Parts: sequence; structure tokens; C-alpha cells
Amino acid sequence: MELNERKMKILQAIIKNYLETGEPVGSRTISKYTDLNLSSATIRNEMADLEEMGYILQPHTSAGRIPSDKGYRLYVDNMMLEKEELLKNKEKEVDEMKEFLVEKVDRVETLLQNMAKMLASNTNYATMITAPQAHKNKLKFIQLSQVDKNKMLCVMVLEGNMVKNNIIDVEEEFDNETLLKLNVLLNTSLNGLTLEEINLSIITKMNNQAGKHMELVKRILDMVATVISEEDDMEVYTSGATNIFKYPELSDGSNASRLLGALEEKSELTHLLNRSNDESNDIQVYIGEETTVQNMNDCSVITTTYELEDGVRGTIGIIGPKRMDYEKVVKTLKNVKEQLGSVYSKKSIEQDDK
Amino acid sequence: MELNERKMKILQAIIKNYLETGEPVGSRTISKYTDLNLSSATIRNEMADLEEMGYILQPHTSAGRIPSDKGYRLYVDNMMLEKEELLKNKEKEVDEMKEFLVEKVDRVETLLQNMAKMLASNTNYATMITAPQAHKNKLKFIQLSQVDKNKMLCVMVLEGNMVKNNIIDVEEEFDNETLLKLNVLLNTSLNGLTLEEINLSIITKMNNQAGKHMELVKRILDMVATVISEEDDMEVYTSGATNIFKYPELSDGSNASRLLGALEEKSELTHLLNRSNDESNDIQVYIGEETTVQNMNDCSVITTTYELEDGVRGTIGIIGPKRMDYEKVVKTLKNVKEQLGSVYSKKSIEQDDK
DNA sequence: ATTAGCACTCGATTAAAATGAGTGCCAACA
DNA sequence: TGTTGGCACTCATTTTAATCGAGTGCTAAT
Repeated sequence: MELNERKMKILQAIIKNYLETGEPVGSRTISKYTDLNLSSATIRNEMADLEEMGYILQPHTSAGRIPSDKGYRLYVDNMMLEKEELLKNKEKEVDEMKEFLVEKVDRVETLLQNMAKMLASNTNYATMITAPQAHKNKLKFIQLSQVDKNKMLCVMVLEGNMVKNNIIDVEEEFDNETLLKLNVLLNTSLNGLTLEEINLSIITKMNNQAGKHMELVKRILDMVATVISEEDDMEVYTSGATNIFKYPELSDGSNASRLLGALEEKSELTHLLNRSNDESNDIQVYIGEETTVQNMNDCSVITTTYELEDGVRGTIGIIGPKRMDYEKVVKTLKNVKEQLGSVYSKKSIEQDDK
Repeated sequence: MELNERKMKILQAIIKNYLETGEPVGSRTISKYTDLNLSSATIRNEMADLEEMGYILQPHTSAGRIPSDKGYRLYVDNMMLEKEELLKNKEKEVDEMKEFLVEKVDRVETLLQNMAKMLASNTNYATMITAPQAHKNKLKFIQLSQVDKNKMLCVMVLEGNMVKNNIIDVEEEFDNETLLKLNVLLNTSLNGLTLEEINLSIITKMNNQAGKHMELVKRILDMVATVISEEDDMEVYTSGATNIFKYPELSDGSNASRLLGALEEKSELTHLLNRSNDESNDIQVYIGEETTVQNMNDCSVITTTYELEDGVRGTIGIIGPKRMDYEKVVKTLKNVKEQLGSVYSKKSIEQDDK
């Protein structure tokens, strides 16, 4: 059977209607809704075909139809494009965002946390943002300082000015000169490398140069590795988890509990976001089972990566019901991505203006 | 009317039974449950009295009784004591915790996050832990470094080895000597003070000594103030929010949404925990409206402050239904408090042992 | 003061009936 | 051959009624 233009139109009408109402949509509704001027009986026949083809399905015998995952997929891939032109339309949203961003840029963490909050409240879906991943960025600066008789502070600044630090216990106290030497050694050996690149050959080389402080250097390198290891590093900001209560299909029965559990236990979601990070840096839509997350089969997730500065990348994910407003979310995410990309340049411009 | 011993016994039996079952308890149950050897009719009379006095209430006419807030209060204040002896009984829990703590002490944040997780899963209630508040701690060490042509990194170490940092934009590049001078100035002027104590007189004094770098010093002081201001500072770790689904009275209807909202919007909860921090450093119980948090009138919150090192204090809060197992939670919190208090000393001991 | 007994209340459970949105299919029509 | 009106049928939802039973309050007897 062929998916001709009329069937497409009907399918699109079904999906659009379902996205708006959340109710299964019947033949009569479509008959009136579209400009096809067809009777409900004809629509019924077409719907039967569409169901056979797997694009829609019936919750039960005497109900209307709702889109299947396959139907949503078709919609997202092929039917949604047209509206993208309206993107420029919503300049107000952009403005609001811009203002918001410029004010709050002092710390990346708060920026992202607030961004998550804003997205959640603008979209009415749950939002999740991963902080930029340190282990992929170059080390820009590293410094040891003695803060106590037996405590050393090690601070690292990564590209994008992410700061990481850790305190190390030491036995001996170091004089200023040794400290200076050590710092020079660390900086010359490590700067410009990503944390992934700090490999064995560099480590042994450093150990040789470290002389009697080999032990300490070893521990520092260990520390660098663990502190900024992928797992610890995965900071995630979430917001609007309770938005799921706005969608009965997500919050009925034990659904709410399971879904919120998945959101709280961030690890699985993180995988999804990371996957999206790898796959492409444009916008990704995962529908139902495509999320590959247990307990999220009734959800869709829309993700995009953002880039604050060169190589300083993270991922944003919007989690909603399968009948979420894909167009709006995609549009919003495009805006956000763009805005975040220019946060730092914008900021200095704004300041010059003053 | 007097609350004689028999009434007390009956009230206690009602509460105990209700805590266990979660169902309104009737006269017949009590008649059999207690060793008072009274008929259900007698119990009924006493219950009517207890209701009149406000310690219990009926959800509806033909139901049993449940404790009122006043009843819970009495229970928590006067009836719960006896069991405290059993505290030493559960050494296994302590052991488990100890092991857990010793392994994970590397970073305070992860320690607290894991602790929250453990508490949530051990108690089956929601858990919330505030990180130690920086603004009450003394500054131990402060250091400026140039990481970029126009970026300065300012790192502060507080008592208890909490590290805070921030990046400051600067116009000029500083040579090593000036930087050294500035660092000496900052350290001599500020070390040993709490952030609250860094007041105007010190600021003006510093400005005088800063000479031509007055501008920068000013900005650093501003930064110190804002970075570690009370609000930004309020990091909170939560876990087990979804536990509320185990208690229908908290998750029926719109309750779940409202309550989870309150948990997500941490600010209000934070106030409660801070209050507890001020009021006493022992264990506090807030029942129902005593929480003074909208949307949490059906909850009880049990809090305690912990102290990692001298002056490094935060608060733990366990949030559950009013019929939560007060005894168990109080006991557990006492253990946790104790364990946390000795984390750092313990750790070094353990290490010496090896 | 305690208790057995009894009428009464009222939420919860179950059963049955009514409703109505929507379908599938068939026969007629253009 | 594609379209349509008509009709019987399905089935979740809503409505109504009936029943159940845990628990109470009150009274009269012990």
C-alpha cells in the first residue's frame, strides 16, 4: 500500500490534533478538521489503511486513533519542517533569553542551572543539562599551593575556564622554591593536553624529572585523573521534573514514580545525552523506545549539544510525553543553542556598550 | 480533663499501631492490642475523651482514630524516649556506615551526596543535606593567579578545607612581583576572618594599602562577598524524593506534585534546615504545619546538624509522612551525626592502621 | 467504673445499567 | 471505482443502586 498525499494529510491532521488535545482522534473530527471535504466514512477507510501500515493505532476497539512511534517518527522527520520558517518569528523569546543570559553569566554552574529552570518553565517539560565535560578539554593552568602543614591544594584551570580543585594530604612541608619548581614542571609538562591525552609516556617522563618528589607528582597525576574522570565529572542540572504531572499518561499509576526515579537516578539519562553528543551536534529526537531507557518508553526526549567556547561542550535534553510539542521545543532549543554559543562574546560586547 | 496514665497508654497504643499499619485504628484493636484488659466499649469512651482533648481525630464518622499533630507531638516529646537505649543495639548499621564513609571521603560533595543516597534508601524517606555554609567559616588561604592575558583566578580555602574559586576579568597583565605582593596583602589582611567579619573597616584599610591596584582589590573583595554569599552558597543534596510514592497520603491526587515541587524548589526547605541549625544542634522534629512549608503539611521533617570539623557545619533533613518511623529515623540520624563528626579523625586513624 | 448490646453512620466495594464516542462493513450512488 | 449514508456493534466511562462492614455512640445492666 502506498502512502499517498491524502493519507499523509490525514495522518498529519491526526497527529496535529492529538498533540493539541491529547485525546484519541476519531474519523468525524478529521472529516471536519481538514479541508479535504471527505465524509467520516471515507476517513475511516483511510484510517484503517494507516493503521495497517503502522502509523497509527487504537487504544481500544471503540476509540479514535493515536499516532504510533512510527507515526511520530514520520512526523518529526518529514512533516515538521515547514514550520521552521516561523523561527525568526519569536524574537521576543530570544530577547528574554538574551537578557537573562547576560545578567547571570558569572558562573557556568548557575548559568546552566538557571537555563534549565527557564527551559522547564517555558516548555512545561522536564529539562536536563549536562555541564561541559572536563576530560575533553585542554589543561590551561595547574598550580600547587601549600595551605596547611600537611595539606596541598591543587587547582586546575581548563580551557573554557572551568576550574577544578582538590586537596592532597602530604607528609612534609615544602619550601617556596621547591613548590615553584614543581609548578613549573607540572605546567610545562601538562599544559595544552587534554586529560585524556595525559598518558603513560608523559607520566613516566615526568616522574624522571621529578627527582625526589616523584611520590608527590605521582599522587598529583592520580588525582588529576580521578578528580576529572568521566564519572565524577558528569554534573547534571535538572529542572521541572514535576512538569510530568501535567501529562496523565506519564503520571498515572506507577508511571510517575518510575519516571521520576529515572530522572533522579541521572546516570541512565546521562548516557542518552552523551550519545546525542556523539551522534551529531544538531538536534536529535528520541521517541519512546528510541530513548533506550527503561521507564521512559512513554516519553520523548529532544536533545542538542551546546558549545560555550571552543570545545567546551555539553548537552541539553528536554523530556516530555510522546505527544510533546516537537515544533516548539526544537525551535526553542535552536534559540538556546545559538544564544549559549554567543554568551561569552555577547557579554563582552554588552559591557563595552555601557 | 486529665491525661492520666491509662489514657497515655491508650494513646501510645493508637499511635504505635497507626505508625505500623497506616490505617485508622479502632477501639476493638486497642482492646486486644494492649495489656490493659479493657473492653472495646471502655476504650471507646477513653478515645472519645482523647479526641476531645485533641490528641486524636477521626477521618470520618465511622472510621477509627488517627493521631493529630498534637498527638504526634506528645509522642515525640514524651513517649519515644524509652527506646533510645536500643541505640547501641544496631551496631551493624553503624559498621556499614563506617565502612562506607571511610571509602568515600575524598571529596565532601560526593561524601554528602552518597550519604543522602544511603539515608534515603535506609529509611525509605526523602533526604536532604545542606553542604557546610562557607560564610560562617574562617578564611585560611587566598591566592590570585594569572591564568590568561586578561583572566585572574582567585582561589580561597576555608577552614575545613572547603575550596571556592572564581575567575575575574582584568585589563592588564600583572608581573610576578606585583602578584606576589597582592597575595601577601590579601592573606595578611583576610586570613583568620570569617567572611561575615570582612567588614568595611578592613576593606578601607586594604584599599589604602593596595596603592594603584585599588581597583582590583576592590573587585576581589566584591567577588569574595558574592561568591560566598549565603544564597549561592546553599548547596543542597537530595535523594529519594520518589520514596514519597510509598505513602499514599503523600502521593494521592495532586499531593505528589505539590510535594515534589517543594522538594525541587529547594529554597523553602533550606530555610527549614537553617532554622534547625540555629535552634539547636541536637535532633529536631517538625510535625505537619510546624514545618511552616506550604505543601508539606502532611509531612514531618526530622533534622539534625552535623559537624565535619570545627565550625564546618551543615544540616541533614529526613522528610516523610507524619506517620513516619520517628524512632528509627532519630536513631539513624544520631548515628550518622556521630559518624560524620569523626570522619576526618577516623580516616587518618584507619590509614595509620594499614 | 465497666461492659454487653444495639442502632446507626458512612466510606468502600460490587453490580448493573445507561451513555456515547467511535468503529467496521455493506449497500447505494455518482 | 471511489465516496457516502446508514446501521449494528464494541467498549471505556459514567451513573445509579445495593450491599458490606468496620467502627462509633449511647443506654441499660452489672
